[in-house]
Amino acid sequence: MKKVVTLNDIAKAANVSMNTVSKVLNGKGAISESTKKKILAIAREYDYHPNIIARTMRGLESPLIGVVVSDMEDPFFVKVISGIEQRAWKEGMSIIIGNSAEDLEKQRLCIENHLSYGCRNMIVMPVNEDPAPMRALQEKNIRLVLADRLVQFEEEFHRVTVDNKKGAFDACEYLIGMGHAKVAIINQQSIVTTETDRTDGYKEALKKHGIPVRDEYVRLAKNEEEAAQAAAQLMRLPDKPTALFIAKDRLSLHVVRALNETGVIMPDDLSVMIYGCPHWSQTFRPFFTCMQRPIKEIGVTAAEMIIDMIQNGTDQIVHQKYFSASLMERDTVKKLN
Amino acid sequence: MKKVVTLNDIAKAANVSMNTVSKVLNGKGAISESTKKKILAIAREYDYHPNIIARTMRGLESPLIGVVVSDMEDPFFVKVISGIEQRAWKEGMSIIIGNSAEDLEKQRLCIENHLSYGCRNMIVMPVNEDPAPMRALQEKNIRLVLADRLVQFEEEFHRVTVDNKKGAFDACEYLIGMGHAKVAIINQQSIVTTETDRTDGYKEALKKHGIPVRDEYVRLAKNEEEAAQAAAQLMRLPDKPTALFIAKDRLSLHVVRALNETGVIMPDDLSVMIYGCPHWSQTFRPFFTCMQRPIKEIGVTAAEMIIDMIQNGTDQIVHQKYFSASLMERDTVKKLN
DNA sequence: GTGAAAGCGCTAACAT
DNA sequence: ATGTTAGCGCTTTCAC
Repeated sequence: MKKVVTLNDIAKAANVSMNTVSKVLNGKGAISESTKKKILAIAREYDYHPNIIARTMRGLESPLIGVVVSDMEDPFFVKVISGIEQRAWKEGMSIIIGNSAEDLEKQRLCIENHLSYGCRNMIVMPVNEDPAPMRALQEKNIRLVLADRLVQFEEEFHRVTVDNKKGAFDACEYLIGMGHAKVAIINQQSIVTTETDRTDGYKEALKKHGIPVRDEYVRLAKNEEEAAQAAAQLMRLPDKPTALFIAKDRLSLHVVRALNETGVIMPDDLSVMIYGCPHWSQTFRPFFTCMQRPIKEIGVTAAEMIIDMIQNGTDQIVHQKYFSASLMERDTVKKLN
Repeated sequence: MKKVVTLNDIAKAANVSMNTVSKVLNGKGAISESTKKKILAIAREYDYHPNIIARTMRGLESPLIGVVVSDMEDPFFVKVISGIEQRAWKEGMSIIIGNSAEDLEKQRLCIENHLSYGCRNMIVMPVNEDPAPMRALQEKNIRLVLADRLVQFEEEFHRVTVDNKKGAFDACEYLIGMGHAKVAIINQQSIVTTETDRTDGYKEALKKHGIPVRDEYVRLAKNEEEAAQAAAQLMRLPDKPTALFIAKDRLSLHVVRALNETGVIMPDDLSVMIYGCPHWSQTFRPFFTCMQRPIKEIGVTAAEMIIDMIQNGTDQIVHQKYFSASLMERDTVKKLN
């Protein structure tokens, strides 16, 4: 077993002090060309790599971003992480990941864990809207960015997300503009505003155009199966909707399956708009009309906020970014009349 | 800004030595009930959390699993990671993730990075088959598990993967058993055996049943677009195949799109078998016949191997697990004659 | 230009 | 049953 090489090993080999080696390797202080060259050569020969842990212990900041993701099984969040990783990597930073799995207690443990690794930067997709755990982080002077999901008093926090209410509003207004007055929505039953905002946006769009919101058209599903059932029920209504807004990406596959099974022809029997852009939405005819969100950019931007704070000390000014969802007009929305 | 609480803080508050506090908090050594109680109370009150970094520096093993994933954009690998995280978490271990993005140099950097965090456990999905970087890890006495992808001299390494050759063989033998002699394959052009094995399995199945392998039926695509083109070309052949084996999950969506665009009716014009089980495969009619792999289990098992080595010191005996892919008979394979 | 020494938070010998 | 001390690998201050 090869022992791992330390500064001390190199110092001995080069017949200098650890201090000198440290300076050379970090490019600090004044060192003669000759010793510099000698040390560099030895370091390479020995395949030296600095021990980040020791550095961190010494008081230097750990180049680590702690990510707390609310659900690692959801491709959406994973794509956010991928964006974080990509941007962090360019800055020589690593990411440590905790999966809160929508569980508050686990979220607490994830945060603690990251903290115990000396992590001073965190990107969190919180499990609920309670600001307390996030404030606790700020009090510890952790650089915290909320990604995708926000908490109450959002203006207190660095954050990057999508304007979901507007996205949903735009989506529904588009449906209305295409002549649909009977617009239904299937959304995830939720406690986070990133999701409930979409129902709000839906209602606002209707309201703006003088269309009353009908309870039987608003379906909040606990899971994929319920969403599928809701779709089938919607189509059995005496006064069926002519358009459906599927407000959650993840439910859409099951809703569409249910629609297919019920024999619904899109868009003739029903116009369909999906919030999000599943990759199968352009494979099977008809192609689905969607509101697309810049997912990876959420991650990239979150990482960039952290980086900006580190490099420019801009912790005090609140970083915020609200992306817009953009309409992808495809085949599943039919113009009425 | 709240200072983070250390052992020393607690020691002072309790009027004992750091050592005593350490012992209490780790449940070691003999401590009187009274001091134990006092210290525990203070620790809770102060919200003390151990500094893992300091522990690791002290020589204790870091409860960290370093993951090096070959492509974070691929849902397959992400699901593997999710399995790792899930299992590791139960053991109180965290994961640190590096994305090699199919780049050898980046893989090297990821590994180095994990090492510099004092990580002694790694799960790697290697970018190529060169055993050298993996052997280097073993020489450092790192617990290394290869996940999904292997390297040359695989028997030297702890590993968990899917028997892809057999999976592909079974898939093709099933097609042949359904009366298909003209079986084409679209696979990813690749250097890793997890992928090339599938082409081998395809060829072996044909050979076993006395069917010659035709070059024009074997299409290796660099990316999704090429795969789609290959599908279209296949259907323009004077002597068209009656069955198609899509050997890579990730290409399947695009191949199916191309097939749809060409107006191919499945399974009447062409029987289709997908290696992998995309979640859309059961949404649109016809449902796709697939060879399903236990993806998350790969991650869980890899983590379990690490845990077993840590807990039972079984580093010396090589851990190995080859999962089988299982046939999901659905609607896209038609019985001929 | 270079070296010596202190100390980050913790644990394990070794006292007492 | 409890305390003292050393030291993990590194950086920083302060000498020389």
